[in-house]
Amino acid sequence: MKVERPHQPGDASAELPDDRVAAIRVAALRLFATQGYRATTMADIGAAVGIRGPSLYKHVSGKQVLLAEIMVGTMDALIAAHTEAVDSVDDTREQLRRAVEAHVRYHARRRFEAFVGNREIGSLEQPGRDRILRRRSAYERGFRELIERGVDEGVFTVRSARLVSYSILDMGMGVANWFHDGGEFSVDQLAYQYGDLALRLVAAATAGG
Amino acid sequence: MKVERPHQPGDASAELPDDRVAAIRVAALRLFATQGYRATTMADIGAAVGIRGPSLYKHVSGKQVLLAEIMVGTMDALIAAHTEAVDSVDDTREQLRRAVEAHVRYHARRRFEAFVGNREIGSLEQPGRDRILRRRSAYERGFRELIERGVDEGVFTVRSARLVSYSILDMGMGVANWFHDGGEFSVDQLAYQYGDLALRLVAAATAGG
DNA sequence: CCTACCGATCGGTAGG
DNA sequence: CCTACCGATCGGTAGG
Repeated sequence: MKVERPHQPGDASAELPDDRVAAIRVAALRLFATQGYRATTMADIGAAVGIRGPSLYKHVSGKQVLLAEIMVGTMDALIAAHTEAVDSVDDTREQLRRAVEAHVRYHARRRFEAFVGNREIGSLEQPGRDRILRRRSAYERGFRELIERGVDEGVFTVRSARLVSYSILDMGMGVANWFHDGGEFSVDQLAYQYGDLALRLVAAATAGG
Repeated sequence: MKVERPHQPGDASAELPDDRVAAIRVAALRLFATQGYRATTMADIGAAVGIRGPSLYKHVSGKQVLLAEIMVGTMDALIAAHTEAVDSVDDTREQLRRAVEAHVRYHARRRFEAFVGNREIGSLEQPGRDRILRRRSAYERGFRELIERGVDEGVFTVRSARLVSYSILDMGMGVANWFHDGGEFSVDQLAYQYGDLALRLVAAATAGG
């Protein structure tokens, strides 16, 4: 006689993902970024952590869920960095500078997350896709409203806060496409220079003149 | 007895692709842009032009070649628009404005080409990939050298021509991600405003003050 | 964590 | 331009 036995709350393997799960996510992220989601097989991910493809299903529930978790984690980290940057100062001009610096730092340091997040939205099935789109909208709104506040205060001058906010976001995201450690600029230098460029776009004075 | 008979130069089907080939390219472009290259099947492309997948091979030599042709055509059109824009005036400041306008116009009007060109580079096999990368480098160099010339002439002021050229290119490419006809701005309005933003980035006076 | 395997998909070819 | 089909691939399951 078979008894239906749902997973118990105390089941450690379901509630407390161990290091192995983290290693799988890191490997999947790297492979999704370098080969693309569809071109990456479960066997590839398994091999990257020293096991066979089917064994992955003891740790994660599937390839699609792996992608969704990676992308949600990426957006949450980006939004957290943005919130912290904006909350760290009161002056609107300085808030924009720090928000841009956080944005650029993220895209320089977490290039794989940026690649996957920007390229694989179409590979996400529902409801993961909507979860990501909501986060992206909220993130964009944060920049737009910051610029609108600066315009209201008279410290920024723009024709369209929307166009300028998109421009700032897009130029920062582009950093992920070419940045590498040991190049012409450090992450800090890059963040500062993009902060200056953003302030030029809103026609605010920059520190260096 | 079998005789090796290479394709003759006079073979019309190889030299003069008809409307059907153009229709196949357009259908493939749309599907690659909306579903991704790997997620698009030859059967999908065939269905879009009213035939079966295997019948496509009477017109094109394969899926990979189709992608390469689309991407090379995209870059060549973009570079041609850039060259025409720059050659149309002498003043460096105006050359930058027109180059940015051409860049933005292209990314607003040819969104599918932009999506595929920016997302499917990794799907390209050699030698197609190198053909594309060479064109992209040349295009980027055009903007960078234009900015460097403006700096030499004293009409632009930038800390890094490279960073500013990347910024201008990236913000213009971003237009493809959200522009649609009937929205807040027309293509012409968009092109002009991005021209202004680019001139702000190089710290040159804009027409409107 | 493994091997064996299922069911489905796909690019491209054969042969009309 | 078609159907039939090949050979290969892949996500996920079964059952240890």
